[in-house]
Amino acid sequence: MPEPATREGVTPSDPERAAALELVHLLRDAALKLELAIAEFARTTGLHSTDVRALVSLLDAERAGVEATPTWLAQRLGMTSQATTAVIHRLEGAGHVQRLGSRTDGRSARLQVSDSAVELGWQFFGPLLDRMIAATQALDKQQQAGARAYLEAVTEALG
Amino acid sequence: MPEPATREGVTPSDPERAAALELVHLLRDAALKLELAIAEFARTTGLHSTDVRALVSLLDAERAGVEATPTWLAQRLGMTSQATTAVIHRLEGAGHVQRLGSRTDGRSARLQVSDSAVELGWQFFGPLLDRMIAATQALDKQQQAGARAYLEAVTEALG
DNA sequence: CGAGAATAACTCACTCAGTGAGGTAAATTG
DNA sequence: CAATTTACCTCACTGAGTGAGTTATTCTCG
Repeated sequence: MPEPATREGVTPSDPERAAALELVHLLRDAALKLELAIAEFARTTGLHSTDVRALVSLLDAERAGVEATPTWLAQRLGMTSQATTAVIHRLEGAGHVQRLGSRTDGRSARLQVSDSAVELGWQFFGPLLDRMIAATQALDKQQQAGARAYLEAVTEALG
Repeated sequence: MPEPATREGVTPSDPERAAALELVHLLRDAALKLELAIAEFARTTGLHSTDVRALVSLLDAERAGVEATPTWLAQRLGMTSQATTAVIHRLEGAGHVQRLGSRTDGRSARLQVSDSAVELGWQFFGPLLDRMIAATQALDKQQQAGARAYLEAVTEALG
């Protein structure tokens, strides 16, 4: 293996820091691959990447018991409310989400992912998820606990 | 904390699988936050998210000692070659990359990130990276090793 | 070697996702 | 109960990304 042509100054030779940096690179690589999987799902279903990311976020909200509103979704996606309105209309037109009026706030809306969208996502992401879960379960409990501690710490640092 | 309103059938009650699923969710959350950080960097620098992702990929290539060509970048970003050409032209115009002719293939080009772009990225991502590294170093060696094993296994499963 | 296929990168015309400006209706405030 | 804020929306526009097609270089193999 050839010595990588590293740029001066970027990687000070501190072995502990280098190990931590390597974990960051691994994390970024995993994030990139997740993003590519989403893009591929979008292509095969005729949706757009943003639409898929929105669906995923809506399912996250459902799982966490949070009421998903258009404004909440806009913040989560880092987009303007107008763009989010367009996303919701696209998803609504495709029958992937339903817009239910909020019972507590007449201005707001409650977004619910349809069963068909869940089914569709399951067909595509199911095998991928199974591979990820199998890879995880191949590790011992201690490794899994370490991974969990790392992900929690890093997510906190990213917040 | 209220009991989350989980959808039927999505989460079969297998504690080992549930633990693995939770790691997947943590990973996705971290990936989402990385993406938002990139989007914010893009906004503050007047670039676009794609441009930033391209820069990051080019730096990855440099670090790994891989020759970065437009085609390589297109595959890495999951985009067409035309869109990638546009990205490169934008970055070239902003002085963030240089296009050097490949010495082995007259058709191809070698992309190199300029020092100014590295400096710019360092200013923005430096503090974030420092927080991530500090969070990592707060863990003990065993946890870090577990995190590394997990990320490597999961990246493999995503490939 | 040299014709044909494959590959790397590009230009052009077009589409439509996302933004800025601005509007309506419901909730909150003093 | 007017004034303000909040939630969501429509409209007009910009420009990132795509499909079609081009040029130039490299590879393949009779």
